[in-house]
Amino acid sequence: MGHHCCSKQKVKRGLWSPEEDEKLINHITTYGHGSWSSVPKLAGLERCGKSCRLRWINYLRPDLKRGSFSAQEERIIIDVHRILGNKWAQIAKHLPGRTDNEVKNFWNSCVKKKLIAQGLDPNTHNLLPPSHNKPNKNHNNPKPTSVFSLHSQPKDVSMDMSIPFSTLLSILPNDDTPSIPIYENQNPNLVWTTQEQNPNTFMETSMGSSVPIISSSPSNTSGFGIVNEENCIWSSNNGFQPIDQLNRQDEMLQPQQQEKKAPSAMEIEKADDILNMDASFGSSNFGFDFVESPLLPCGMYYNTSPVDGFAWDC
DNA sequence: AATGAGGTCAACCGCCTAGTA
DNA sequence: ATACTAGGCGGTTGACCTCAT
Repeated sequence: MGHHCCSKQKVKRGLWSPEEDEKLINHITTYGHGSWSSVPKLAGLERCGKSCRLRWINYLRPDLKRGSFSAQEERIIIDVHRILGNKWAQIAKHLPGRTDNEVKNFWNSCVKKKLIAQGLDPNTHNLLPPSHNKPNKNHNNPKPTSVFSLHSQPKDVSMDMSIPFSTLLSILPNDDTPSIPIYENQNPNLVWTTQEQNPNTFMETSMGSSVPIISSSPSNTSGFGIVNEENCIWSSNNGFQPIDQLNRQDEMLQPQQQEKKAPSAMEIEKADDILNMDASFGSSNFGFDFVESPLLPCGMYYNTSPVDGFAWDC
């Protein structure tokens, strides 16, 4: 049974031949695709329009990146997936030259297994129940191993924000040392089902001080662990700064009240917009938690507390 | 060399949404 | 308001490949 778009005509299925590829490439590079439903006829192909579109998008497009995913791309996929869930098309937008199909395949064939091997649920990015976990060689060290925490003191953050996100990623070591992160942010699959968390979630840093963790618990305004423009301000002098902190510099970051609700399409869009700023620090906000990665090396923190200042604590 | 298991990935299926008549 | 169409998307399939036995 074919699609309604091609049910009336005889269509070929299965793998594309080099000749078919050539016809499609010639047609699109000459005329553009226009209406995909008319492409097969115009290009002289016995394929349905959807098939042509898919072939072009996933395989023939000239701007596609070939080859295996880099460690950096893998981290991006994991981080965005943690926030957005199985929104492959949205995730792929953060990976130039990669398609949603490619990302999806990579996730299902590789990343998923890595996360499970690390004792993490690939759907929620939460720790699996103990029965699923493999023994952790570092279990004597209770310190969380992969937490990107923000203590929003402007004088510290301003320095951090001068670093483009791409640079932040690139300075991360590329080894895939298994780690057991603390997940304060979850994709929508989980965020809305977790128990109400203590709004003042603190984490012990390597220096012994406590820092609050921007959380995607229901008490977090964004709901996605994203610090958005509604409760934060970016200034060139002070860097990324929660509004709350502007008023009460000496107080810990206070969570805003947020009623439990399912994320709206607009909120998902907003989360995605924020993620889109991964390399544009000149704009007014930034999803700090986007940097948090389960594949960060053991014991690594991104710490901006006034006590510790900026540091990657390993 | 043969074969079976498991992994990878291109392609399809079916659903959803937006646009239009 | 309704029906229809095209395009987009996520889930799934199955052909092909690799590797161990």
